Amino acid sequence: MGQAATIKDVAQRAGCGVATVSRVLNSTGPASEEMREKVFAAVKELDFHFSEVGRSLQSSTTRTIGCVVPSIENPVYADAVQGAQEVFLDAGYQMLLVCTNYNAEMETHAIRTLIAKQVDGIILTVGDVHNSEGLNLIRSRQIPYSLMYNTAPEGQISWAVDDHAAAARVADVFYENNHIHTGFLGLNFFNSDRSRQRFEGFSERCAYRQMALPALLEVHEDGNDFTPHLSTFLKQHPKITGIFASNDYGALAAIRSAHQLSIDVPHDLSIIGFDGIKVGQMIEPTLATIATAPRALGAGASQTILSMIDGTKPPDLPRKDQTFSFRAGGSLMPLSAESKDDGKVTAFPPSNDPTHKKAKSKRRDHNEI
Amino acid sequence: MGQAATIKDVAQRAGCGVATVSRVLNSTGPASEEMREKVFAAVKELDFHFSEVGRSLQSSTTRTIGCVVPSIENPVYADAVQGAQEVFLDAGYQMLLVCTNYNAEMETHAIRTLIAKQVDGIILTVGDVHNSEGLNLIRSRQIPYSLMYNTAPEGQISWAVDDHAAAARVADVFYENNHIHTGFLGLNFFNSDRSRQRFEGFSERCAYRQMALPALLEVHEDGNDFTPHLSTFLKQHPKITGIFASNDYGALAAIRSAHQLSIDVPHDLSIIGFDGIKVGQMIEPTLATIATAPRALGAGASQTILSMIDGTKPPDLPRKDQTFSFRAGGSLMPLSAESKDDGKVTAFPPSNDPTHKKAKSKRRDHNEI
DNA sequence: AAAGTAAGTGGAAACGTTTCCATTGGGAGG
DNA sequence: CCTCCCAATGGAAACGTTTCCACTTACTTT
Repeated sequence: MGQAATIKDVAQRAGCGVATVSRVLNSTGPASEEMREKVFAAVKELDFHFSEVGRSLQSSTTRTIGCVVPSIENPVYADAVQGAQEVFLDAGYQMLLVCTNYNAEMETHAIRTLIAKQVDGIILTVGDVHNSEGLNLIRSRQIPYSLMYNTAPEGQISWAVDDHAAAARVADVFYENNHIHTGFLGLNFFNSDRSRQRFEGFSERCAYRQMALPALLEVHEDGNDFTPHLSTFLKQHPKITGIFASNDYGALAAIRSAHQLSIDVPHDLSIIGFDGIKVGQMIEPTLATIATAPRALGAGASQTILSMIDGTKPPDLPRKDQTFSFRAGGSLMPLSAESKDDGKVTAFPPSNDPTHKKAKSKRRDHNEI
Repeated sequence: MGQAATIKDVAQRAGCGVATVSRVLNSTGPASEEMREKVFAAVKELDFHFSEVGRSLQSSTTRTIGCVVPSIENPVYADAVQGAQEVFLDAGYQMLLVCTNYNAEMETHAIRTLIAKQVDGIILTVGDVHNSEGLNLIRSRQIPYSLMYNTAPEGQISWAVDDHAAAARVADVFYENNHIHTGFLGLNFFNSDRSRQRFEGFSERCAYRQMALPALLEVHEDGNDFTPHLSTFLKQHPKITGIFASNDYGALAAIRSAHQLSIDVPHDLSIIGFDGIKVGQMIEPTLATIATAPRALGAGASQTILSMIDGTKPPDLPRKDQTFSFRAGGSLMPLSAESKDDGKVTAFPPSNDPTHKKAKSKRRDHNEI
């Protein structure tokens, strides 16, 4: 009852040496049937279980993987983490989770500790992929790792959404729906290279399409008092008919603020989000957005690591243009005037949403705001 | 460059014994200034870091905590996990995370492995608190643990919402708003004792108030094709004017389905959720719900464990009636007819929502469904 | 001057495994 | 009957730490 039994206790109880116990229990090496039975009996009586710590020291393997992400309050990361965790668990690995809260120092410290704990691999999303002390440590130690949600620098593996291309797709969608004057709502714009990449991809495609360059509205906290910002923004840019938010929460906040300003979404203003969180399809209007597959990314990154560990062939990264898809929704509506009718469709697959309405636009009167 | 340096390498390089290196680096025991410098130099040159595995074996402590929850796709658990993780990280512990997907077998297996890895404590939400093999293992091993979100059996510590009382509060709110005929929307009703507790608390208070007993509608998956179920349900129980959903996602799904059935929320049907997820306040109408503080629960559970480990006084559990609060929202509207006007207010603190509307009820015509 | 103390140091045991190696005994082949 | 081989087994080293203990040395005390 006191301390946990060790292999020595078992050996003593079974009347044999520790080596024999080890062999019997791990089915490695020969043992007489008689001895086997005695060992199993002793194990049962003592309720013996191997100490993974002792094992790890001997085998220099821990069956533990580190996972470092900014936050799991964001469902995108939560889903990715859970997807990863399932794959690892199936393969007999457990996962040490660290949330850095977008803090570079914590990131470094966490990674250092993970390395000290001798994790067998690390799966991570860093704040700045070109300047991450932790990432350098991992690389110099040659620990198997895979990035997630970071745009991979030359020669590194990252399971990520192609933010640039996805944002460009949003510009295309706006273009096809005749929204020429657009805004970009940037959350965490300076903490996250993702947000910046999206703005860049969006802007470039707007330029290419000869649309107006998007106006940038950055917001810091989660839409606490977002309405006045939106109001000012729309007054400054009265021609805007479509807003691209850098994530779905931003899009939801925008819809709500518009509502409070008596701006109807989508009739007066179309909004497109990014991520494809579940609730986007549970609200009215449903949210047009870039749908992504966080679980799949997490799972993919895990499999990459597993194959690095056991030396098998790693899974192929998805084609960049398959890391996202546009999902139509009620928050986006074509602008009917000067319709260019180029024959392209609005609803891209996968669209699960049959409620896309076609009410006609009554334009917002910007002075009423 | 090859293998990571060990304390022996450092000792050799510094020209001393391993004991001295250990003493210097841990500031335990005496050492001459000269020797200290040599050791630090060697450490720097070799980029030495202690192996936590070796340390753990010697100290039989791992500075690692296990965390077992059903899923972090549910933001309630995600927040709790993150809250816990931050507390642990501050105290120098890292956290092994396992999501069980509400599967009892995985739960047991995960806990067994955590014990084998010699975690210093475990924080967990189990499926059935009275019949959890894993929980029994933890208890028999005398490992510090704290439950989360489980109703604590006699003598055990659990940081949990008082589901029973919270659900009773919902019944009170319905009563005060003259909703006498209500329904309960149960998600995961048979996998989760939480859901059942809420139904129980709700029903009992309805009975006490002499309201009609709530009709039960159970749903299994996340509202995929929920609308027909709601339609049937409302046809079977035409008098229902208020629905209590066992979590906010259920409430959102109900609002959406009602919308598709041309039932207006809140004019024709009031809906109250449970959990208080962030998006509930970002949508229109805002969601009336039971607000809970998952981060605080996670943090509290962590602190309990930390104090068990170092023998200090554990934090007090919150008073049961402070584990939740009713949050008013646009999805709930008083029923004006036969108003009993007992003088009680509708908006309970903490209400962050000024948009609670008072449009008058135009009753739903049940035959049109 | 003898004895005691304290600082500085290294050797070795211990933590719980796995695995290499040596030892034993018995059966088969010469 | 002697060898040889193989199955069965146990001892001991190794993994990387911490810590107990013993041993110097040098400095105080009487």
